[in-house]
Amino acid sequence: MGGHDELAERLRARGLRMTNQRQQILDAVRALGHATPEQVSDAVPDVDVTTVYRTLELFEDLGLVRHTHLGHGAPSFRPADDQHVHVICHFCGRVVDVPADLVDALSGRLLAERDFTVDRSHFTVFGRCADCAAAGVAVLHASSPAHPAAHRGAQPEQMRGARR
Amino acid sequence: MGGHDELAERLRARGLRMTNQRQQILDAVRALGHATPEQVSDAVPDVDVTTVYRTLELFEDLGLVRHTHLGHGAPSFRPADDQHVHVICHFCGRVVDVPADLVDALSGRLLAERDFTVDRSHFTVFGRCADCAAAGVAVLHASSPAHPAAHRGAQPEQMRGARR
DNA sequence: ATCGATGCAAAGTTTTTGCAATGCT
DNA sequence: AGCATTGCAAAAACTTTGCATCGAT
Repeated sequence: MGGHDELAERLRARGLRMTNQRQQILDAVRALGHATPEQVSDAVPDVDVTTVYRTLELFEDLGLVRHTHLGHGAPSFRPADDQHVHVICHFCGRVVDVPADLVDALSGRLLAERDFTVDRSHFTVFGRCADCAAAGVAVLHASSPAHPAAHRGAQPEQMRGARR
Repeated sequence: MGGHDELAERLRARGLRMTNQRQQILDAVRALGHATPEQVSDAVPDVDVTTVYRTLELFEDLGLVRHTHLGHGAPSFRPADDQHVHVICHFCGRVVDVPADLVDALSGRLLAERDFTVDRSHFTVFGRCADCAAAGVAVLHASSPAHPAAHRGAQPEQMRGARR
C-alpha cells in the first residue's frame, strides 16, 4: 500500500522536510485505521500534541490522510487510501467499515438530481447495530420516550469527559 | 407542525417545568432549521449560553430535537420531525436539505447485508456542489495536489475562529 | 412552599498561536 | 548555513459544573 518513503517524496516535492515525528504520526494513523488527534497523540507519546495537530493538517493538505466526523466533535483521521465507509452504532459506539461502493447508488442519484459530487471518503452512517437492536435498546424515533436517560449511558456521543 | 404547547405537555409528563427560555429555544431551532449551540444562542440573546446547552440536551432527551455533525466540530441541532438529509458542500459550506428517502436504498442494503438500522435523521453527506465544481475548485482526490492551500481558504471546516 | 430552572462565575477540554531552540537538507 | 519543524508556554474557543437566586406549579 503506502510506499516506504512516499512521505519523504511528497514532502520534498513541496520543499518540506522529512522528520521522525512525521513518519511516526503517519505510521500511527495507518496502524490505528482511524483516530482522533488525541488518539494519535497517545500513540506517539514522544511527539508533542501541537505537532500532531499541525502534522495531521499538513497530511490532509498533502492528500495522505482524510478526516471524518465520527459522532461527538472530535474529527477522526485515517489514511487517504482507505476506501471504506464508516457505519457507526449510536448505542455501542462500534465502528464498522463497509466497502465504499455502498454509497454509489446514492452518490449517482445526487449527481444526477442535484449535480452534487459526493465525497465517498468523508462518509459516515449512523444507526443501530444488530446487537444493540437485539439488546432492545430504546428505539430512536419513539414518540413517547420511555427511558430517555437509560440509553444515554451507553451513548458514545456523550462520553466527553471520560478520558483519563 | 409542532403543536402550540406540545412542549409544555412533554415537560409536565416528566415532572419538568415550562419556561419562557425553553419556548424561545425551541422556537429558535425550528426557525433556523438547523443550528449550532452558538447560533441558537445568538438567536436568543436574552438567554444565557449555559441554558442553551442544557436545554438542547434536554430537548434531545425529550425527542424534540436531534443533532448531527455538519463538518467541523460544532454539532447542529434541528427539529426532530425534520425529515431531511443534509448534503453539505465542503468548499462553499452550503447546506442543502434533501428528502430523507434519498437514503432508503442504502438503508435497505445495510439492513439486509449487515443487520444495521440506519438513523435517517442523523445523516449527512459531504461533497462538492455544482457551483464549486464549475468554479473549478481543486479536486478532492488529486494525486498531486496543485494548490492545496488555495482551497483551504474556502473550506468551512477550517473557519474556526471566524466568528466575531 | 416546594423544588426545578436560570444566570453568573469558574473550571475543564480541546485546539490554535507565538517564539526560541533544534535539526533536515 | 539556511530555513522548516519542533516543543513549550500561553491564548483562544468551546462546553460543562457549582451554587445562589428566581420562578413555575
